[in-house]
Amino acid sequence: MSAIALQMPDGKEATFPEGVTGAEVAASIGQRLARDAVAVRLGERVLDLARPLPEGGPLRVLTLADPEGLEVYRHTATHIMAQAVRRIWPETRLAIGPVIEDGFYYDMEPPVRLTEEDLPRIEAEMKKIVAEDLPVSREVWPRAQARAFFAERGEVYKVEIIDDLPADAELTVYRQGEFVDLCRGPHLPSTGRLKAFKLLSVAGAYWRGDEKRPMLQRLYGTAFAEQTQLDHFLWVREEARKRDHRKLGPELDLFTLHDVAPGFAFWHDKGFRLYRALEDFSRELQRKRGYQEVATPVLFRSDLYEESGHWGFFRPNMFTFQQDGEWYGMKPMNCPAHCIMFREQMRSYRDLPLRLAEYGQLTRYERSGTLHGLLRVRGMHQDDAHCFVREDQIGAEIADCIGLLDELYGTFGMGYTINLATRPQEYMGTLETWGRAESALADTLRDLGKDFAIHPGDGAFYGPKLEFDITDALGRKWQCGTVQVDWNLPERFDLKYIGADGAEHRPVMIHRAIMGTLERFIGILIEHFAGAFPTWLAPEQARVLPVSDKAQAYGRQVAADLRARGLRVDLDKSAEKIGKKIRDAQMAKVPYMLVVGEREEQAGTVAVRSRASGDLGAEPVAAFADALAAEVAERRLQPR
RNA sequence: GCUGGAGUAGCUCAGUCGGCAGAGCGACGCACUCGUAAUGCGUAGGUCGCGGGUUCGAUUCCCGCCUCCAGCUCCA
Repeated sequence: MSAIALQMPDGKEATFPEGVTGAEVAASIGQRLARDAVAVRLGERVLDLARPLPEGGPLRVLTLADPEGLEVYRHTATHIMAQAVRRIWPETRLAIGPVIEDGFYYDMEPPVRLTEEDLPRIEAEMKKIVAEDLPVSREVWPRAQARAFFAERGEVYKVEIIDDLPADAELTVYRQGEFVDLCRGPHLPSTGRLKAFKLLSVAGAYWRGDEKRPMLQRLYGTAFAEQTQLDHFLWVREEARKRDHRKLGPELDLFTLHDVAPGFAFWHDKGFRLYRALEDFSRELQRKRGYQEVATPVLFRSDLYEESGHWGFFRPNMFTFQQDGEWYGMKPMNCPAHCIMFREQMRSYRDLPLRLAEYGQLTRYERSGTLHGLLRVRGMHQDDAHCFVREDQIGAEIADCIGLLDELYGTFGMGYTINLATRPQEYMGTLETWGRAESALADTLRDLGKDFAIHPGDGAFYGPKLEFDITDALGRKWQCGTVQVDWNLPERFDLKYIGADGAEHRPVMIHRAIMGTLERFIGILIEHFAGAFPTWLAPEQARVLPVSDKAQAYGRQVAADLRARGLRVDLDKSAEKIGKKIRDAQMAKVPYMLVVGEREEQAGTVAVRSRASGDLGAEPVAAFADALAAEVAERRLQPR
């Protein structure tokens, strides 16, 4: 009998008789591992525990601590959910049931329309299936047998999946009790292994994402190894609901949205203070790095877009119209205008990098169903810039952009991950320039020692991009920053500079945005901070609260003194009692409340109350002003 | 854009099985002149999303459109 050799994660090699299963290997290592194992990974493949190992190689026993182990666990949860639905509505047809980032779903076609009220009933049935502890078995079927089996049961979606599988694909079905499903696997050894799970929602979803095909019902759920993890997940969801910027924004008097301008925000005074604080911050960082700030038109004749390629590649996302027989378009990006400005004069290699920054209005047509508060809008302002560089400056310029990005994100206490988005299906330019652009980005990241993932086909039509996903306080990821290398627009606009050799050369353009869209970034910040902004960002940094009308005059004086120091300070002029004024300020999440009455007026002080830690006692007005100014200058994340 | 749900006061919502529309909060006014999370009283505020149809009469029933919400898709 021959043997197979396995390399374990600790580097040791072990030999087992042919036909050994993952479960047996786990048992040979230890009792505890045998109990916790959910699957094994042999080389790149994840296999069921009960499956005889087909060959030797590096082997890892997977538990729920491994991401792949959790995937297996959730995949089985999907099957248990489908089995439960099938038990309640036996005619239900099944489509696909994959694992997603936070859980799983199954697209299915039950004979009834499901609502959230049906979820507890399905969950109850799932609990029964878990209690039955049904063994899950894997079977390899010939294609004809599988096709006939599912066709006979009217499983039209499964049949379509089978027909689309490549001819040489091995077809497997998994069986648990009476439930049989076409599935690549792998799965848990039995249904009793599932512990903490919950069904979350039901929504419509088109078969294969195609709106011309039938609308199926998608059941979402999630599962975790431990109840505490599930509880935490549910807490985050609930917290996200409470922090919804569409609710907090108007409540905090930051902005409103109106039906008369779908996808555009109305910025109120308070919100615009925050907006300007962000824009000023960006300006400050960019000025240090040699950026110039410009402002270009919002509306162009179509000639410009013909030249830039937008008319051909981006028009479905633009607002366009005809006037006096000519076509016009609202600008969706600043790059064409910046190219025009670059071309206005003869440029020397000594002028490069030339960095043009702009915060102006951009307008893009986004389909009505995609609009979402400030997170997806039609009217937007970006912290946008285009850096025109020589080829030998590309790496350094990208590194400089990432330095800027580190500084900005760091100020908000947010980390990020990087994706490299490569050439899309519809693209401009040649494969050669795309190759150079993609490697310029990848090489720079490697030089900087930054990890990144590749997102094939996600690039812009004119060039590949780095996408920076920030992580907020609830662990959610948001794509904000982007850095793109572009050889195409300089070509189309015939941009040139005179090199040291006296000859004309083509510059390379780097498109970059750090916060991305300000509207969107503010939406993210509202949810990240739950509306309780750091003092430097807070629309109202302090509010003066006179104990009674007798202290109004002194309060007015204090507010004026603080405003004269450039601080954002308002006065509560209402006729309410001090308790109510404090409550109002606290609910408005103002960092500092300055209570003033006779005592303070006599002493020239303010009684400081912090949003975070309550009463801090009395301080001279000047001392408070110094402390507040210092906190703002340092952009501290928390008030005292 | 597609599927489903929704649109009544600034906000949260009730209501009319077709007969001149209601509450709480908020806003405003008055009184109280108050010491660290809600003082009391009063007032104003609605073409019941928009357009058409049915009807003696439509916020209510029917049709179309717009917007929002949950998804699909797309993306900053």
